[in-house]
Amino acid sequence: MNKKIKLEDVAELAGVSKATVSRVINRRGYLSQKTIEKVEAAMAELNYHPNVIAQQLHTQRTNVIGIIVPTVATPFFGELTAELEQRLFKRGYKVLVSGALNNPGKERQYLQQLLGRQVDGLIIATHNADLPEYQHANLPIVAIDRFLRADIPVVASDNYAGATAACEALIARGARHIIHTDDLSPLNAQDTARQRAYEAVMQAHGWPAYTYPSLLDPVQTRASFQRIFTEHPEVDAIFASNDLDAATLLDLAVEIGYAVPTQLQIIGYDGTQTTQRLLPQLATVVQPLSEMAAQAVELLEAKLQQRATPTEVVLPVQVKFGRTLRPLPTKKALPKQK
Amino acid sequence: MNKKIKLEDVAELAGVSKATVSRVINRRGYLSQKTIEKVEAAMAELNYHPNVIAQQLHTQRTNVIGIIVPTVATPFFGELTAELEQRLFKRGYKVLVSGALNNPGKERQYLQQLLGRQVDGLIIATHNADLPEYQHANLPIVAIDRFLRADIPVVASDNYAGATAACEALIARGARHIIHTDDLSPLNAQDTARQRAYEAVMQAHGWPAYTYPSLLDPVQTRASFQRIFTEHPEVDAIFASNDLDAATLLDLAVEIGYAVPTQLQIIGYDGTQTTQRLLPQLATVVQPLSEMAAQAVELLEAKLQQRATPTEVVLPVQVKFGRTLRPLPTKKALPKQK
DNA sequence: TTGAAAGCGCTAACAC
DNA sequence: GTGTTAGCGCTTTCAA
Repeated sequence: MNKKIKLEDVAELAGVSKATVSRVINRRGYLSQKTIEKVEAAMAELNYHPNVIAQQLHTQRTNVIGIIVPTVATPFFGELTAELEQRLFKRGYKVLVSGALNNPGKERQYLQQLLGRQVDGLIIATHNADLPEYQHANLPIVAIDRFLRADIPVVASDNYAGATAACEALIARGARHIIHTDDLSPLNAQDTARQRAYEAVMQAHGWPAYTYPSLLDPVQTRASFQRIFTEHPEVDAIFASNDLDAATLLDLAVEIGYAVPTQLQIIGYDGTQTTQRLLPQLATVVQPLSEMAAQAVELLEAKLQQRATPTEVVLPVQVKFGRTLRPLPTKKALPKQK
Repeated sequence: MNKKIKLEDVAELAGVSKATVSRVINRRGYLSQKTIEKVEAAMAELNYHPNVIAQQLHTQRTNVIGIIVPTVATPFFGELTAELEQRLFKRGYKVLVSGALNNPGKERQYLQQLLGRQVDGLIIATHNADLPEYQHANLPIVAIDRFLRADIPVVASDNYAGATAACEALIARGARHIIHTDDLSPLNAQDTARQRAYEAVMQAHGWPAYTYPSLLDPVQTRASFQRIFTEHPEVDAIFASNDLDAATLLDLAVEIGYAVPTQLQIIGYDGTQTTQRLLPQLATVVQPLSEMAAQAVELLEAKLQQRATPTEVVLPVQVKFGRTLRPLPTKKALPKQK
């Protein structure tokens, strides 16, 4: 590695002052054409790149946004992160990404550092319990799908409506014994809207509601789901709170011998691009990932510019009717209600 | 937002000098217990967080590593990024992530800035053409799956062996008309090992080789693949260079009426966790994602510490035999070779 | 149109 | 044990 080239070296080679070089870099103030050329030649010759850190120290801005998600390895958060990154880049920001899955210690350590003005703002798509850091943080934050603090805006899709629509799609197609799977960890406390909706629908019909836990480890999750079929062989439909679980259930059901969708209907949740490519037959509730990212970035910009923001933005979801759902019975084929 | 609290404010409140506060923060040098307590109380009261940028300017290190991937929205690169991030975090680094898919301009702009010592090193899992920035970059870089420059180590899995194994798995199960799909874009020039292996295997058998392009847009890709079945109705096996394409082909084949695996066998490539969860029946070549990440981080650390590194690390892959492959014929069931 | 010098917030000699 | 001071590399008044 060469010695680090700095502004001063360029100034010296070009035979001008540091201030002039700085002006050339930033195209600020009056410059003679000749000076510009001299300086640029010197910069090129030395392969000079301004020290971003020094610039940042002066401007007190980093143009970096921190993103905290559970993990970028999962279709939903991977795609969300990609959308955020792309949109933020267009506005001149880079992103510092952290996966905090199941690791409050890491999230905390991470936050501690970011709070030292290493980032201009934060987009949080998860939160491990109630880290005190979030309460004291005094930099612009936007949360996705989770409530963090009264003055931190939340961008979410309409989980309650989506779950309701999913359950009703099943029921409209003849399902009577619907079981739900969801992430029940306490860390997920805010995210019970889907479960609440499921229970409300079941209750409205006077049917019992059963929720089976989705766990962090896929193998354990599969084992948990296996119990559905032994404990409730009468099950004729499953509403899974995410597509990965829905896929596991589909595989499990087929393995056990359920015919899908004739004997067992399945609907998932999220509807990412990846799922739609890998498992196009899966019915699911599609979250407006791209819109959510757009809104989050928009709100963050507003905060960065000290503009007022709504406390909450809720975006509509859409049911995708796939082959894991039966066809809707036609009117005349409908059995008379007793 | 409060006024920004700095070291000086803490020093003042605690009635000590800036140096002392700095010592307390960094636990360096001799400190009396009383002083430590005073200073920590002051820091807590002011909710002080050291300005990371100022620290960085002084230490000339950022403890940030830049990661450039095509996009984090895809299972392979999403999982790779997650692995990298996790491992780097354990070593005290944060990651600045950029998706450069199909956008040399963005990658270039991004690089330009990172070169300004905003990151201590770079892990490149893609490269758009031959950006001159890579040739002049003088910071530690490790490449994944792509050759960048003679002195930049490459971590890769054994693409040639993996593709060969995939084709041979098909042939061992009776396939005779194997078609290949791959990303043929010039940007992908380095990555033809899989195609070369496919062609070599076909040639060894005296069979014609056909490669169909996988495109950036899933819809166009599907259209491209559709032609396989009209132009080569005799096809009895497909080797797809990635699992997303394999899934599309599977869906397409079933839609058209091919029975899988009896009439048509399919094998993909990558074998990510996501694929294995969403489409467990898919046969595929599993890349050692986690090992690749580990090696990349290891090599980068070596470079950061000016230690010598190998120019190339090639990791073995593993074929996962799924239900999109026929069972292997037993010895005695094997037809006699003429 | 350009240069000199102060300062961004922190760390690390070097004194005391 | 603790304070003083000189930078880290850049930007930006303020002069010239």
